Amino acid sequence: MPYDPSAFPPFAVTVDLVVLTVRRHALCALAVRRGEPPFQGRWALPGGFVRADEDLSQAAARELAEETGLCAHDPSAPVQDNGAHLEQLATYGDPKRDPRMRVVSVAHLALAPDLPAPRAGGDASNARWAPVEELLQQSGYGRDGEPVAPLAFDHAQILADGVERARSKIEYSSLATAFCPSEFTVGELRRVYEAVWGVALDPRNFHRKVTGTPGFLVPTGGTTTRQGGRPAQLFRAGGATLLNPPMLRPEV
Amino acid sequence: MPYDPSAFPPFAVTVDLVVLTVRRHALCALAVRRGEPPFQGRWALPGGFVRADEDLSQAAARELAEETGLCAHDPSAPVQDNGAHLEQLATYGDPKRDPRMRVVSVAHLALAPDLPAPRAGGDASNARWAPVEELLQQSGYGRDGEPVAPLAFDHAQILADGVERARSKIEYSSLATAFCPSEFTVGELRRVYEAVWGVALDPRNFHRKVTGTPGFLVPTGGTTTRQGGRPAQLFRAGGATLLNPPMLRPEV
DNA sequence: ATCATAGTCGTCTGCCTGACGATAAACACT
DNA sequence: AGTGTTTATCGTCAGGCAGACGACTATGAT
Repeated sequence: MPYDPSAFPPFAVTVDLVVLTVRRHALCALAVRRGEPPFQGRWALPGGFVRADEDLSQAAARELAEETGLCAHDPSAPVQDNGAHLEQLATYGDPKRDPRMRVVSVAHLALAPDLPAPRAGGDASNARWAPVEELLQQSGYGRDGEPVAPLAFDHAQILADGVERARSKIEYSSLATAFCPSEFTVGELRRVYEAVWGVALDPRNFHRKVTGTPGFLVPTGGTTTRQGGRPAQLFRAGGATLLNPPMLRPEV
Repeated sequence: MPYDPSAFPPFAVTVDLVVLTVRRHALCALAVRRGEPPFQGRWALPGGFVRADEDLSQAAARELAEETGLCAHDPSAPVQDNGAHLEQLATYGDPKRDPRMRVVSVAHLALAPDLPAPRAGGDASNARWAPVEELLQQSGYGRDGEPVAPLAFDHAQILADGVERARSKIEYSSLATAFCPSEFTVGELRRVYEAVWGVALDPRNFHRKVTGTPGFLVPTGGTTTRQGGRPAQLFRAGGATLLNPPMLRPEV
């Protein structure tokens, strides 16, 4: 391995972000509209170049803060304040994934509670939360009647991988609490699972499971009635990060 | 995103390989001795630069073939011939991880059956299978009395991450068969689990579990007595890739 | 022949899950 | 005030699976 720079090909390295949240009972991802070619006008995942003196996780946290204002958690720490969970997802380096040059993108996955409104450098029209189902469909029309175009680059694949990671990870970890505000009810947590998995769960069995798993939830003592119906106990995320035995995702 | 190359810092991109196998009841990894600075003479994971026209997985497969002669599997296909399982692990890009220049390394994990002997460009003295426990200890003496030095660069972290990935993935997938030859017995598969997890498993419950999981193992009809004792049925890996319910790793 | 070794089949008990009945506590009506 | 609706929470019961472990089988070694 000589120092001669001609001995290896130069790459551009970027981070792309799959930022997920749950809004109106649907799993949504943050998308930004591209302002320049290639794929001008198309939706894409937020991201940018890694700077010369930055670690990959630093770059991802910086991009996340620039796009959403969220500050990232250390992935090993339990989710407790309203910062987002951030972890590395996978790296995409097909030689043709960017027509301009050789770009290797280190994708990261962020999970955030429902946020007021996206801001892409202050320009709200160029960023939005979209249901992942809508972003992943190849073509057709969205729920607002607008025509839908596929995501730019290989971002549909990255988004699909991120969604799959989130779906499987909430099975055996307490990560679903990252979608909730700092205090939440069992019902709100259940609706997170239902939105991410796209299934209906039995409220009684879910309640038994999450309250019976030591360290998963700690009661705050308060109650709320913001969902209507009988007041529900408020909880915050406990210290446990791994669920053992896991939460079982229903078949099919 | 302009085309101007000065707009983004150039990176070198490499692939590093965590190649695991089970030898003599121990989980072992392939290590190569560095022939030049930095870390000259120290052990490291095999790896190399990604070429200009190569995908990341192609580069990893090429390095794997160069180091071991194994040909890689498509990760989505079931393990069936004596090729190795290969999947992306994670990407490491700390600005200081290589003192010479900015290098981002996309680590891959390979699982292989026990191989005759390593060959690093034909030079056997510069490559070896070492128990991961020995490679991960910070200092001291190996089982042969040789002094042990930590792995070069951040390779100890990469190896630890790869081992952890393998340990957790054999819980819920049929990946453990990648450590076995094409035909194997239930006892041989059990010894793989025992070596990877470092625990003893009940042979009777293990037998019930693996033979009772549909699609995991298919009998070939043959038997063998190569382990001594009563002849055992030979199996090959079935089409199933996911184990549901998973194999449970004993506590502590 | 006897022993050691490994493989295979069963049994039993406890835990967890899925299905679902029942009760409790709020709000929106009339 | 009463009734219905909604959500939360507790209980019960049967089935499935895992851990513990007994019993038997088939080989090679002594």
